[in-house]
Amino acid sequence: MSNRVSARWLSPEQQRVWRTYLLGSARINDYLDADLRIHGLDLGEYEILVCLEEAENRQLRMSELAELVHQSRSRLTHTVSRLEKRQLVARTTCPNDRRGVRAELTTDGFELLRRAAPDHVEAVRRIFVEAVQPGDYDALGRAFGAVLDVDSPGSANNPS
Amino acid sequence: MSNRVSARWLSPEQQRVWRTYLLGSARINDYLDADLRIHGLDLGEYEILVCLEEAENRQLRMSELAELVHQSRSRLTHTVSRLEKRQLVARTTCPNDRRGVRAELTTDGFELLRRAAPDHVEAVRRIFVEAVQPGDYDALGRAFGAVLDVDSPGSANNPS
DNA sequence: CCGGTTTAGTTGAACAGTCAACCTAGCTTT
DNA sequence: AAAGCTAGGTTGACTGTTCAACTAAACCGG
Repeated sequence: MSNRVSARWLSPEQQRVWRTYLLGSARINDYLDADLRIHGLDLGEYEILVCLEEAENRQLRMSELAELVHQSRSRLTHTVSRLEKRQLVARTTCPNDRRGVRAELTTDGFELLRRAAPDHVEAVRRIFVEAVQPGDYDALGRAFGAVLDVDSPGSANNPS
Repeated sequence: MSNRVSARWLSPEQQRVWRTYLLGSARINDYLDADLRIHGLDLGEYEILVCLEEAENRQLRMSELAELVHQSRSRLTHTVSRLEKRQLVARTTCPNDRRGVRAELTTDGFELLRRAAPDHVEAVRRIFVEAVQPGDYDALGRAFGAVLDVDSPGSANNPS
């Protein structure tokens, strides 16, 4: 029934919230990035390390990892190459599927994570968890859950 | 007082919400970027054009613009240069303060915005505004407002 | 078991972003 | 009015990301 060609703008209030979200999420990123830079990591790299650390045997296939950290395969390849140069992760080819590659967290990587994590968690607390009121925090969970449930046409996390 | 012995981790629920937020906001970006790419823009460029369009005389000083779109001055210079090459904005030196530069939305820029905006707004509606329940939407406004109010040590939007 | 297709991952070039150095123009101060 | 400071922007080199092309292994039908 949308016989009006989408000339619908947002209400001032809707617009205000949208804009606040844009600024707020940008701020969260800046803040966390600054915090991690002290340890020589950025948010993307940190997430990679965390996912590996949580995984069985501290190993994960590249494709699974890409999914978990919502990065393109290509980007992940490059990033992991860099991390490998720094000895934070290691790559081994997958025994059962020889196309596959497993990324593994090294001891160095684990140690770095150990040092970086407490600061990072405190930062998340400060800028996010404790900044918002408890009731609103629950709402955030529902809201972003709902966002993720929107069936996006061309919903490719991982645009091939 | 960091007499904290071991790091306070997040509760499972806090962690879940945080992770949902990370994925959700990444998804919002992918989605909107994909939508704008049809018109040859990305979210950053779009925001620049919108800010200019809303400004008096469709002009803004580079520094004001940088603030509004939370981009570093350097990044803005590069991006505006690209937009200028595409004739979407024009640069003129500021008459009263000759250090200053004003970016102005050109007719071409305005036309492009006119074409892109309806799709973009619909996308924002779909992925964000209408995806979340009204009550939660209000909470989002409060929550991200609160995030912006956190006094971040080294709170530089615009790290020089 | 041979050709075609899909899946996993990499590569390199083009492009965008970051960082530090830099150039002017205005503003003080003396 | 000259010296020094600060503010507004730009530049270029370096780093990171994207995009399309590519290799190689697995799968699938006949």
